[in-house]
Amino acid sequence: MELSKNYIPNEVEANWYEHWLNKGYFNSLPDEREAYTIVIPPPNVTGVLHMGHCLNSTIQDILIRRARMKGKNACWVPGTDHASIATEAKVVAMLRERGIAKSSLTREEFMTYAWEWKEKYGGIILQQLKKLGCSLDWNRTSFTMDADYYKSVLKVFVDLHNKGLIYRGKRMVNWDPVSQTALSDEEVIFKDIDSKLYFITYKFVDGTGSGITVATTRPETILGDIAICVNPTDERYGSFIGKEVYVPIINRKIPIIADEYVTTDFGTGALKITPAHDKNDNMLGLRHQLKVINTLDAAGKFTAEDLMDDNPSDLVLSYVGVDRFALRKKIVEDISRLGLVEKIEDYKGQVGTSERTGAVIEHRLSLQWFIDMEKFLDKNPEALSSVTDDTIQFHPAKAKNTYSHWLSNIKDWCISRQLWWGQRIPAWYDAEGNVYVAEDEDEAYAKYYDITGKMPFISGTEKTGLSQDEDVLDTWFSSWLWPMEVFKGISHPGNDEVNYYYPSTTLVTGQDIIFFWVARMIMAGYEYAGQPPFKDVYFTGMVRDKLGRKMSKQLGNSPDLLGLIEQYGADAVRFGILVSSPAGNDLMFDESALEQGRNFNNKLWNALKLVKMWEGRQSSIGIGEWSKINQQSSTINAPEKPNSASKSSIHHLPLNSNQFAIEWFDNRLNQVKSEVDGLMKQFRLSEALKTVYSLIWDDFCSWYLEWVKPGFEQPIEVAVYHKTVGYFEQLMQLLHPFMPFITEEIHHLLKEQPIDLCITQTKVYPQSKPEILAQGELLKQVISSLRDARNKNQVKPKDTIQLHIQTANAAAYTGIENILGKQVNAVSISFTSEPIANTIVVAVEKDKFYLESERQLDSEALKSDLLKDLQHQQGFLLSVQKKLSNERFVQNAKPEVIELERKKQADAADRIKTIEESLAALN
RNA sequence: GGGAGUUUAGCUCAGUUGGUUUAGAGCAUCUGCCUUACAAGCAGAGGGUCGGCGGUUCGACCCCGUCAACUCCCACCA
Repeated sequence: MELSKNYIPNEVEANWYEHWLNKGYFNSLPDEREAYTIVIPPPNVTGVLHMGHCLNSTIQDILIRRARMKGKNACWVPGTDHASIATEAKVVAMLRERGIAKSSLTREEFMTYAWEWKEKYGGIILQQLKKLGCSLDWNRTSFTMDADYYKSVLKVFVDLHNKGLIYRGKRMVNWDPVSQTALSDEEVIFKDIDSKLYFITYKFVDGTGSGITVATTRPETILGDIAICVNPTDERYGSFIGKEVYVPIINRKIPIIADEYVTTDFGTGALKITPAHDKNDNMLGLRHQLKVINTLDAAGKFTAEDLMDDNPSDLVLSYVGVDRFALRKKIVEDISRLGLVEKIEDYKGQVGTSERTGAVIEHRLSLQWFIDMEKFLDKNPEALSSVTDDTIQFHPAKAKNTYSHWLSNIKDWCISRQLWWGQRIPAWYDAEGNVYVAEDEDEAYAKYYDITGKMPFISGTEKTGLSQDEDVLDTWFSSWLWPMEVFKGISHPGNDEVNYYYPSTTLVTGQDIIFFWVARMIMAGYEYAGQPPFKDVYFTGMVRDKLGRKMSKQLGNSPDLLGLIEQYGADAVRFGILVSSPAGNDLMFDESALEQGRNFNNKLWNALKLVKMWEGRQSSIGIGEWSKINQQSSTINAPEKPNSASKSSIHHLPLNSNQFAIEWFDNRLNQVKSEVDGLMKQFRLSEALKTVYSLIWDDFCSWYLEWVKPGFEQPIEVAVYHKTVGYFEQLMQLLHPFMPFITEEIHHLLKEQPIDLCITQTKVYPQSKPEILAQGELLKQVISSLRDARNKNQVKPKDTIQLHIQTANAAAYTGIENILGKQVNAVSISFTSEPIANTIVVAVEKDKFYLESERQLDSEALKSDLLKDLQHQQGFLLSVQKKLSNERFVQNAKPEVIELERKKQADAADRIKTIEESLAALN
């Protein structure tokens, strides 16, 4: 079979994914094995795959594939979130394009359109995850508005209401005037803005003095003012307290009151109070029993409904329907005309915006449903303690601080939204406004009957008398049940699946939703399962571009992921994104990392080509016949001719060096396997990948394969061939979770395989032997040093040398001379007890190497190199000696540390002697 | 305003309770190679007084203090 020059991912990837699907490898059912469960953070149905998902999903897939290969029952549950605000906004926009206003539709009509939209566009993202190679159990695909899921959300609402943990109340909420719904505190994003501070004067009703001046950023709310407030200790205003002033334009009489809330050093020290439009003003209003006058409607436009008692002027009435920002300008102009604007200053302030629509948030008094967080957490103290005591482990651990700080300062959670797309709140109201919370209408009517003794009216087929709440629940009020309800743990509690899979093993998600989602899943987990929803939480950083900027549509710096997969292959994309992803930190995405991934693919491919080339060239020699091999392939053994260095003795090579290469790689492989195990346990995935990368590229390709590679068109020993194929298989197994496609492909191209790599189970491996590893390291170091010496002396790669080794420990070179000779292009190797003149001298550790070549030597260059090394060693020796001659060191340091320093001293002295001898030989 | 974190090679990052050869890797750079798997490659090399200052210690990248820069989270001084 002919293998292409480079690896071509596209077709390979599509074929393998389909094969895995057909075999059902990703599907999981409860059995006797240990479960390894991950529930995907459900992307919005409106979503398309972006870099964040890519990072997130790659990490989850690595964990899941690794668990699957380690004998766990791996289950990764896919699904999507209905994302009420985001989706409703998209549907409204789609309708607008078609010339349909939402307001012209009934709720039922709108929902029909919304479901149509969801069926058509929702879940594109799940298809895209397949391209990335994600091994999700597609049979388990869930949606937060599936029938059972929907019911489970209502069930939880009713249950929490019955337990007294949910209440309905008129509160100041964050209001999004664009989507016209309440938002939870978490959905408000504060942004710095340039605004103005307006200094406005209110005249005294008694006509005395010049009035009192307040500083405000929101003059448009002035018609809702109900008091002016100053600090009781403020000497400037002490005499004003209790007096009345006129509100400009509307001329309402309002009092000047005192409260310690007001700071004296901001603005003028006098604060206008508008309880309808500001949280703090509302708080002050309640404290001082002030009236609430609302001047803005749900869309943020002026309304005069509450102003009728003030006999509004035509001017005031002309504001009706004007948007809040236009209104600000208008009112400032009009007050200015009255001469009451003292000054306007530039001001850098902050403004809350809606996470979803970006609209500037209004504070609005409205009737909403809340979860009483204090009661909830009193009942479930584990929601906090499980994280602080590491029952649930956060990676990185610093997220624990953020979590506990938030949970300790939590406010009640507003869970109602004035939208249609979502779970409609299961509360019904009678004509008197009494509320009946029930899982469905029948139950609500039953309660109504129980309480009032009234039968529901029947009108046609419909019961009347009760009307359901118009609002839906916050999206997060459904997704906090995700780890349970994907296994029907709420709708069918105690079923076999939830018993088996819950709690899930690991959650992988972004730090940005730690409050929205992670915290609330933990809360729900304890309330409904008495257990945390997961054991480990791995927080990914944010994906930024290589300049460190957030990826955004506006900047146009988010790459087209499918395009990248098309261009580089999914394995390369996975490699690229993971290799540049430090644990727990943001990731600077750079396309060059994908090139590195693609190059890695080619490296693997070429190694495969090499091994395949050997397949047909195996010699018949078995593994027990090393001595025979030695004679046959002794390209290194120099003839026993008298050498220019007569004192040197030719060393007969007793062992085939392949034996060493094999033994060394065997140990190295096991060493790395154990390293990778350790890294994975600590969720250091990026480092684990880098470790495997270097094992394959450096140790396997650059060293091992070169060491066992036969000469041009020479046969390879059958034993070596099989060992090599075996190592290659093991390497593919180690790499598979990271780069599933190419590894599966190579796994099958290497030889006939009874089992796909995807489900191959890893075997236990023995401990590696440090002496072998050390000998390998020495060999590498010697080879590199000798190559460097060749390079520096302009010995061409093709020029051969004769190598003489002066060592006190010839045994260290036993069995590796063949490798050494091949790697430095030496035709002969001999041991010598004395320096050899006119050679290149290299010192490695305590040994000296003499390279004899045809080339004229540049003894000056050699000398300067040796001198440089000498200087370094002398400096080092000095520092060690200084330490050892320090009495306090010798007294205080641990004996083993002193011993080590002594060894360092001796080694450095030896080394200096070696270098000095080499220098002497040069002269 | 409160809290947390970061600062190590040109870039991105490791450096595990203070002592393991006066700091490691990948990428980038430089030099030499079309060597019979791979030029998307091979073989080498150079490059850092570990943000500044001070302290603890026989000994500090590591511990403490302080200053500086950057990042994130929380908090609506109108």
